[in-house]
Amino acid sequence: MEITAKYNPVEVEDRLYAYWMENGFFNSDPDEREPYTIVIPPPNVTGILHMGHMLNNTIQDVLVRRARMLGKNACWVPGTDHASIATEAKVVAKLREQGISKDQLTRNEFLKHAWEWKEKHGGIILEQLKKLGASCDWRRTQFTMDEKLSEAVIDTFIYLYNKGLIYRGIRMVNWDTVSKTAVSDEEVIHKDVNSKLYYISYPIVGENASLTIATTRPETIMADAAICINPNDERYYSMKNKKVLIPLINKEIPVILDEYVSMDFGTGCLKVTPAHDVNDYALGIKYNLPVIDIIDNDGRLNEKAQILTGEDRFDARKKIVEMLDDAGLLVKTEDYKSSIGFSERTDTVIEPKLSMQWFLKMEEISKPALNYVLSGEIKLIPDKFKNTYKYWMEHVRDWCISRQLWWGQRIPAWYLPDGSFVVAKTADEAFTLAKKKYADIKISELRQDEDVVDTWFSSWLWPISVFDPSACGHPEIKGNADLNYYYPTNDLVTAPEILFFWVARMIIAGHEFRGKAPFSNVYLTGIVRDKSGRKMSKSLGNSPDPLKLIEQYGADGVRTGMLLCSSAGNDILYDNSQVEQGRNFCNKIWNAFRLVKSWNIEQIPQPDYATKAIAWFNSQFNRTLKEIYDNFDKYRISEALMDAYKLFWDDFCAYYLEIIKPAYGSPIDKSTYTETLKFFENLLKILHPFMPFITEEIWLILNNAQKEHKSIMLTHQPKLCDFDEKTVSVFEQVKDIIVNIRTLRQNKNISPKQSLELFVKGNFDLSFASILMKLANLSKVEITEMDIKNMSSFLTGTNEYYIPLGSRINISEELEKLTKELEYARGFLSAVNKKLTNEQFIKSAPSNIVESEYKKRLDAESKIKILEDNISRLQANNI
RNA sequence: GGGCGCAUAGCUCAGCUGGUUCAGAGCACCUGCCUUACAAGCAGGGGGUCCUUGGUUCGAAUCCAUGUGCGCCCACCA
Repeated sequence: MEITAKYNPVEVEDRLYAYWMENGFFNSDPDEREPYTIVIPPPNVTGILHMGHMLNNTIQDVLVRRARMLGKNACWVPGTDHASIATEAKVVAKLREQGISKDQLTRNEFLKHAWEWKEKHGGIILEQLKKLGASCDWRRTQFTMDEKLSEAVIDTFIYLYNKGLIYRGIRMVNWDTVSKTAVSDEEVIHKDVNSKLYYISYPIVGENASLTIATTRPETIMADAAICINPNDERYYSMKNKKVLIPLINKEIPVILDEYVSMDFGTGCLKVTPAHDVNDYALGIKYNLPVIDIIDNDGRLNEKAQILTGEDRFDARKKIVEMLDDAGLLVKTEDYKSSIGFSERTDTVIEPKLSMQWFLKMEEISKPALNYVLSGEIKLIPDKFKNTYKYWMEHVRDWCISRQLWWGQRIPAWYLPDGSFVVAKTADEAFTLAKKKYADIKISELRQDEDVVDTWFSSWLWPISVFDPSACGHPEIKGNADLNYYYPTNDLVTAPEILFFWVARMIIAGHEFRGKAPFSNVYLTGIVRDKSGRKMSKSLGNSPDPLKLIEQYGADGVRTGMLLCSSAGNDILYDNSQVEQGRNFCNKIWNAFRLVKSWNIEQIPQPDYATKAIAWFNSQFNRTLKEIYDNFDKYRISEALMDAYKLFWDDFCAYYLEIIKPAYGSPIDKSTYTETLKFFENLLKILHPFMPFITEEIWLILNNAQKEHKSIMLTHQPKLCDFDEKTVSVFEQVKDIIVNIRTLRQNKNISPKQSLELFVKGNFDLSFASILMKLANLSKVEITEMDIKNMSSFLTGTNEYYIPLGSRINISEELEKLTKELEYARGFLSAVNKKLTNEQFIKSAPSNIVESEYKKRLDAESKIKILEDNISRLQANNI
């Protein structure tokens, strides 16, 4: 059988994924085993895979695959999010391309287009995840706008409304005057803009004096409802109970007092414009001021402004400044820098606009959610996010849950002709409720709210709704078998930027509807950035196409590359070289497999070096295994992978295989071969969660004959075994000797093919001599007390090693090397002595530290003696 | 403006409750090798005032304070 020298992932990956799917290896149903559950953070249904998804889902897959191999019933639930804002924007854009504007369509017509779009593009991202190797139970795929899940959202709304937690209120929305819609905060880009601060004087009624205010928006003065000053401001004590005139329109408005006004900004006088500023609105409520909205949806002044009607707000600003100046009411103009919001879509300045919205009261329901995290019942990884979480939850504001969109779950509120409303699941139910108010009302007189709920209002239910949507909004229901088995889930893997939008709210919903936190651990990944630290984004064009990467480097290579450089919570700076490293590692594994596969097995005695190597690697393996398990426990996934990487590459390939490898053409003894296969298989099992394809491929070939398990993922992770620390440390010394000899060869230009002799003085364990002889190409290893001429020497620990070099010896070079070492050893000794002569140190330091210093001194002294001896011997030789 | 966090090799980061894991890892770099598993490789090697300045201590990369430079979250002052 011919095996290629280079691993070819493309063919292997598609074949194996199909094999896994056919056999349903990813499927999970409740049984007697301990469950392990992850729900996927649902990507946008019409989105495509980006590097952030790759990282995030690789981590989830590692966790799930590992849990599966620890004998748990692992269930990874996939699905997609309807992402109302993003998806609706895409549909609107696509319609615009076809020359259709959203206003021309009815709600139902628009939704028809939206569903078509969803059918066409929906779920592509899930297919892409399969390329990555994601081991989701695909039978369980969910969509946040599926009928059942939408019903869950409506039930939840009604439940919270009936509990008195949902109310209507005024809020500033970000109004885009070009597309004439409200946009979300995320779609507003803040830019620092040089603007002006205008000082305008308002004549005081009945006096020949005026008050000067400072504003950046002079075009809104016609909407002013009051002038506000700080009651502690001495300059304006006399202004109490007075009135002023709005310039140009000469409208009388009161002067009010409130500590909200800061005395050191501008003149200390604030114009209060409730219709166009949210803080002013709050003041307006407090002092019962009228709301005069003078700006229309298209950004033009309306007739309520009395002047400049029909002008765009920015033209109006220029004109009104001139008019004020002409009237002698513009006191001065200052340059002023402020941050202004622009619409991401139309790049126009966002107009803050008051509107009626639905809110969820957060104060009470977020308290338990804070406690879950503070008490450690839910762990954030890394825990540095705990502080941020705490701060946010303690300063939480009510959640505006309505969105002025069509794509989503429509708010289940029906308005009566008198402006009041009822909340109900269906129009019929709403009609029943309405009849209680007005017996003669007709169903046709009811009008359902036009808005939909925020997307997060469906995704906060996700860990519950994917199992049993009917349990959402119904804490009294026990829930189905799936929910009771899989919920609460175990780990959530997501990005820190949605810790509040999503994670916190899931915790709230979990507690509210199930009385339990939805998960135990939240693993927060970083942002994937490019080499120069910029966030990867479509608009910058700095993101590689993940599917092309997979094609080029293999899914295992890409997974490994990304994981190696991503500790929790830290951003990852992506660079192709990392993925190359992953691919190279695949190739390394592949070639180790080729080597093992190429051997002829015979019943011959086991060489001593093989016996020793097996004993060592067994210890080394179990030692590393423990580290890997520890790292997994702490969710240090990249560290665990690096441990496995070095175990395979350095320990297994560079040492173990090199030692036991028979000479070309020679057979290998059966028991060494068997042990080696066992090691190899255990290594594959450890690597499988990280690199599912190549490990499965090799495992299947190696297990050709044995059909006990149809897949490596059905086997178990190796069990932790005791290991012999001594063996490991002795071997470290062996490695040290090998490296010293190899360095000597390099420096002296001695070919690796030419064998050398090694003489040892000191307490040397000869049992590893056979390994030394093989890896350092030595013809003999001997303990001696004799002095040998013309030799190079080195030290490991307190042992002295000598290699006869014959005529190749260069005495002055050797002398120089030894002198340097001697100097260093003397310096080291004097530092140790300094400590040991310090009475305070002896008194205060713990005894084991002091003892170790004494030992250091002894070692250093004997080392110095050896070095001095060797130097004098060389010098004698030299004569 | 309020809050949180970070600074260690050229890059990305480990470094637990101060002391032999104490200055580390991977990548990158340099040198020598096409040695019958692998040049996507093998062998060897050189890199750091642990951001500044103070303090605590017998002892500080590690604890405290100040400064500097970054990053994130929240709220946005007319």
